[in-house]
Amino acid sequence: MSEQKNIQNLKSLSIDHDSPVPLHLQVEKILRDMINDPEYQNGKFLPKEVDLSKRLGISRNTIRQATNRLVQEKLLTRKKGVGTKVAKKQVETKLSNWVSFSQEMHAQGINFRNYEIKVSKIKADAEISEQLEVKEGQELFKLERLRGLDNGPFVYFVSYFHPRVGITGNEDFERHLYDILEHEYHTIPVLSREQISAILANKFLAVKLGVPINSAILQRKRVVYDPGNRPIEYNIGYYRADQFTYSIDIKR
Amino acid sequence: MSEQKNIQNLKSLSIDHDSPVPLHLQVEKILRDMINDPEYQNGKFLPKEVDLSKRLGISRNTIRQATNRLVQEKLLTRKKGVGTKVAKKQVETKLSNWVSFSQEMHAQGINFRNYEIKVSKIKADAEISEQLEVKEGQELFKLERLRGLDNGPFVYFVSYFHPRVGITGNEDFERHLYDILEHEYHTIPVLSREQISAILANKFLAVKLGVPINSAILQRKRVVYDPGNRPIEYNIGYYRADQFTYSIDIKR
DNA sequence: GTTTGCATAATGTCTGAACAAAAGAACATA
DNA sequence: TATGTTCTTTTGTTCAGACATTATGCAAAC
Repeated sequence: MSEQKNIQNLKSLSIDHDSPVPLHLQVEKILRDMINDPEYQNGKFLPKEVDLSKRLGISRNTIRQATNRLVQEKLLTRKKGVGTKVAKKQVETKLSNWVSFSQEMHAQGINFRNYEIKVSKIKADAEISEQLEVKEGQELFKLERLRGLDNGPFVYFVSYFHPRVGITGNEDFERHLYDILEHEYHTIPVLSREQISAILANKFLAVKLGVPINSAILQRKRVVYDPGNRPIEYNIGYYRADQFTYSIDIKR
Repeated sequence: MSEQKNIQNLKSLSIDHDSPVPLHLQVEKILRDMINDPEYQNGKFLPKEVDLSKRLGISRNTIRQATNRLVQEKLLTRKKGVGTKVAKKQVETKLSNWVSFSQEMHAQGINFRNYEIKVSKIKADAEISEQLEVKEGQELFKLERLRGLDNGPFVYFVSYFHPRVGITGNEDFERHLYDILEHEYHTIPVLSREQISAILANKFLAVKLGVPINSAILQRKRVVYDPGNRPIEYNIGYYRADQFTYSIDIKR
């Protein structure tokens, strides 16, 4: 009925039937944008499936393929016979345990700084491909950050983002990373699968972190997943072991 | 081909087209049973979709509706052009539900050995006193264990026990430590507060672990608490970083 | 006024079919 | 030996349509 206007706004243009990107993923992207739109955040119903289908020129089945996932991520709620709308925001995480580095620091009232920030586009090698579950050679964004306190950097971070997330490279990476993901991209990390090991500083790390070669470095690799168990980010952190200890409480 | 036998075993009977339970849910149930079947846990491929479809008398789409979810739960893995099989249980060193070292190893079917076991009585120094919340100079038991696989030790453990526990020094430390605590001393560990860092091997560790001096060592200090938040054990583990990675899943 | 029942609107389930894309095997070529 | 080339197998994607199920509003019946 009154949805017409918005449906027009749906950049149907952005659906590219010739793109190698499957339609259901393109639809998912569009839906995520809609979820972002304040218009739909006030409990207003999304266009109904049949309309979406017609307007985008995509079968209803394919539309549902996309919405199914978003429903699973609890971004959308559907009710039979009624409609689909954006889910009420979950009670903003009182994430006791894991938060991003800057949030950790922030919470402790510690002044952290970014010494270097670099964004680049790279092709996935074997390791990245395995961790992010993408094909080898897949293009994706790499984010490098050298961070620390006023007295100097103490961690060097390298992040790789799954293309699905839609990082453009123009984000303001001074902000909390997971803030960006959550609010700009509606990608909510709920699981972090971490592997921690010890290595010796090679020349590169030694220079970056300002330590002698062969110093002890705490290496933390982690893959961060969304509620649908899909990988979002593969992150490797190299910490000066003399200035950083990884702490965690494990309950059973 | 050779799947025929199993497909017969698929109680196709259990599909009830008149049931109010949607077919895709019934299929999911059947698949979950298959996943539990040891037959399929050894990397054997599940019947292909088209066969399942035929045998169960259900369209391939509906089959996929069910498998999609199981793939999402990472119970199944599919590969285009190849097939679908039960996902490898990824129990590397998952401390998600944390257990003791030997239990971890045991669960993975790995043969671990004790290379050295030594019990002694010592007086608490400043560090131990702080961690175990006892007075400095307090007498308590120290347990040292050098452990590893058949190819040699890869971790050196030092444990200090709070006197409250009542360790006598005559326990059989070949048993699972937390078994002893739980069954002999009715002391149940429920919280582990861990600090992980990287250090370089000193001469002592180098000899014990059979690595060169200044190799990378992963150091894990942890205090284990009982349900009343009272410290039970202070444990320091020195791991050969080339043979051990600390893995953990953090959910929020 | 309250209930009952019916029409309507929306999502849920299911089908059969077609073609695309990836992996692997078999084979051929340089 | 190494490298393409082609074929087969199996999952991945997409479609169009049918019918089921649930919620809601409205109208008729009590």
